[in-house]
Amino acid sequence: MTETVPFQTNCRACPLRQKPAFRSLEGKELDFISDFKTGELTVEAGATILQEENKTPHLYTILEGWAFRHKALADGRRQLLNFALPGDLVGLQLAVLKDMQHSVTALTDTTLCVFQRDKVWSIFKDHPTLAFSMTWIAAREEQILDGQIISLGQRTALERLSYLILHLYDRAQHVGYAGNQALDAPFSQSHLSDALGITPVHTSRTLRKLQEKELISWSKDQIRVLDRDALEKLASYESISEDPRPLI
Amino acid sequence: MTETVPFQTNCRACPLRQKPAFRSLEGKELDFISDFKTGELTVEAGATILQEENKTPHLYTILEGWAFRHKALADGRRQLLNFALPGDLVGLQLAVLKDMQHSVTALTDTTLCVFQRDKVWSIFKDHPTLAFSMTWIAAREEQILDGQIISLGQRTALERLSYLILHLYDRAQHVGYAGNQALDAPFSQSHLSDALGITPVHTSRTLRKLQEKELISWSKDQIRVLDRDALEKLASYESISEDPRPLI
DNA sequence: CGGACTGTTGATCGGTATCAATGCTCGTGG
DNA sequence: CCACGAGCATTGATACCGATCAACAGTCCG
Repeated sequence: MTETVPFQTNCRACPLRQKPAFRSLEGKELDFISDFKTGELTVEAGATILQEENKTPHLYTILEGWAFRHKALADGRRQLLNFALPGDLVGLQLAVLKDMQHSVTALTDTTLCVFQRDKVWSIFKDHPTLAFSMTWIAAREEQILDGQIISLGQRTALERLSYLILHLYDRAQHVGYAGNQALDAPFSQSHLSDALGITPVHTSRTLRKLQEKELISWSKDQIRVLDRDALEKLASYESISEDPRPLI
Repeated sequence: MTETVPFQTNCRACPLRQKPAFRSLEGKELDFISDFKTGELTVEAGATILQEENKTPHLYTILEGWAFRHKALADGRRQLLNFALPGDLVGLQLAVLKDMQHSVTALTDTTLCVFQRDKVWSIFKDHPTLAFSMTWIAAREEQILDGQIISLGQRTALERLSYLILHLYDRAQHVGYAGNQALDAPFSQSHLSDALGITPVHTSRTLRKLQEKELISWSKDQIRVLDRDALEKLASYESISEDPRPLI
């Protein structure tokens, strides 16, 4: 199911860091990161990266692929909390709170940078820039979750779906997974359902409605945003910051 | 509406810090905090502490009272994102992301410690313990928001209400605002509605149902938790960490 | 005393869930 | 190469949770 590959991306030549979406990093911090990273983990689509009960003491950054955080109630109802894309930190709650109340699953085949959790403290002790980045990343996650909360609490299914599509499009675009109206969408309708808090049946109908209005088109593994302005208006969309963000 | 009071709580004698719910702090960090705090702000119930558009560059900690973070859609639909109780940081997103997409309003008369935002960086540069605390606090907020998301996405109104009551009871108890089954509940049913994503009418009916089942009793400004076990089961409740937490 | 706000209750409406049947795609094995 | 089964998506019929509309009661406060 999972395997550690011998070939690893050197942090100094990290392909993510080159992207304009991310802040550049100076020598000392970059050296630390290189040392902080102990390896890479490649998992197949569907594999569990972190599980609620199982306290693997790891902190990861996604290097390539899609994953998602999710949580279940005792009777099995599941809710997708957030997606994770390249550059997103995975396992922060576990690393700092020493407790995690959600699981993380790979959506596509995914490669993660593995960090030594026992060195987390030296980030704070010796690398204020990186420490600030940790807080920054956590605050950004909060902002995304705030958006989900107002979606689930106030928006109708149609609005929610529109919002989610725009949100994912923007995040994907920053890391090169979307562009020119097309979002590479490796998720099934049931993933969308779990994120939106509606049933798969209703997700299907709602997607159809957006297509009939010619706002999007949905084909296997791809969503095309046909009328962004109309979608934004329908969803009452508010984009998250477009500024370069820190990468750990 | 708002006023700065001359009498201020000295951080070294902070009444919150005495409570077992919070971690104690050593000399150097405590000195810094004392210096970091520039004043206190006391606002009346209903006053706006931070507003989405208005970028007051302030970071606060609640010293006394209840507040809440909230967010609205373009057409006026409102969603309460989270409550804030003594010891909770307010304005973190603004402080680190320099962008805030929600507002914060006082629920009761509230006193806040005001920090100098331009000294935020020195937390990271010179006080790793406090820097870690910032990240810790942000991660805890994430955890709470995760809980809200699964509530809004998966739980019925009755389950949601039960969950919220237990959640608020526990948080309030840590800071002395609840105990012996009774939660001092300074919020109206419409506040609950905004948090739960249901209408006030339905909130009233749902509260009534919980009372008929004799799980709670609701009287003006007070909720009594009559049958905690049954509530936990109904809500599929999962408590957040009870460990002492950092206080800035 | 009167008005504003909050909460209660009843009647009806509508959005989404649920149940059920069918089609579609794709991987697997005969 | 086809048959089959397993998921996933579509579509229709019906049920139900919570929204909406409306009227009224209770409380607080000026």
